[in-house]
Amino acid sequence: MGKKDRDISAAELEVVAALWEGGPMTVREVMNTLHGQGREIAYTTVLTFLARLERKGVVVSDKDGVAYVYRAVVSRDKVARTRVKDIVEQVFDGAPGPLVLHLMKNERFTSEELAEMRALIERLDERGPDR
Amino acid sequence: MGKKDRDISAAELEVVAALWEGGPMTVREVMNTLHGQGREIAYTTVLTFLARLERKGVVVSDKDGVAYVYRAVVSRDKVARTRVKDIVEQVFDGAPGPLVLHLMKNERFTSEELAEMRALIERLDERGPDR
DNA sequence: GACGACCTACGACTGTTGTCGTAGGTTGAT
DNA sequence: ATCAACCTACGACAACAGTCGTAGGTCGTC
Repeated sequence: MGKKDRDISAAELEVVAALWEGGPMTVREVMNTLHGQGREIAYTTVLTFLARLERKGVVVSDKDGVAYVYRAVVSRDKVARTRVKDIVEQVFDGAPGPLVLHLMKNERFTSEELAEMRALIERLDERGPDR
Repeated sequence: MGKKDRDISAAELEVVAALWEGGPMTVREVMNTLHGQGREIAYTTVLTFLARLERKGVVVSDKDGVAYVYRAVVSRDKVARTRVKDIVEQVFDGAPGPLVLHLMKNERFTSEELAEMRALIERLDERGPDR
């Protein structure tokens, strides 16, 4: 299947993210979630985004009584993968190494994360450079 | 002095990337570069993108004899930073750790990169968790 | 001095994104 | 019954994105 998830726009992503966070929700619930995040957005705008996302195959809806309940069918992880791949290609010239280094130099991590990173490096090291 | 570089679209980015790679170039040279990458695109389309990028402050041009020579004034690194920040916020919920782990699990690195990563981790470790 | 090869300036057109408004249907409480 | 509160369906609209075409200059060469 195609590059569907690449076509989720920034504003649409906020909506899907709400579903990833809070599970299946109605339009109004999504709107309230966004409002709770300080994102002002009209009810019908949320409705439009959900409709477009459904057309793109990113969410599905079931009628539950009076209103439709929307549910994400594309996982956050899937989108993350695509997005990261895009950025690596577009601005890191296809090489993920510099991106990792970039992050390690500029960001902060918890000690748990650091521990896991170290463990991963050991493993990668063991089995030799590249594969 | 806002979020200029966030507004570089995907197609425009290909053009700037050509300038990052090959240094200042004329429209035709940019077009040839892209053609060399298998990207079919008309001369005037490249011209349009360069004009839009100039309006956005991403590139500048000087007339050199007959043609204009375009030069990127926003660095690849700057754009990289913005893009990475965006992706971290949008799909990694603001936490860079999971992104690094994601990359380390899914990508391959050279031994030089691995060595540098390990060195960085040691440094980060020393000065304790967080900060 | 005309031709071809280039160059820029403009404008045009389609599709997508971001944002809503309005119209018209259901429903629970007065 | 009727009113407020909700819900969906549609349509609209401006700005941006992706793509060119055409018109109108300049310049080197036959």
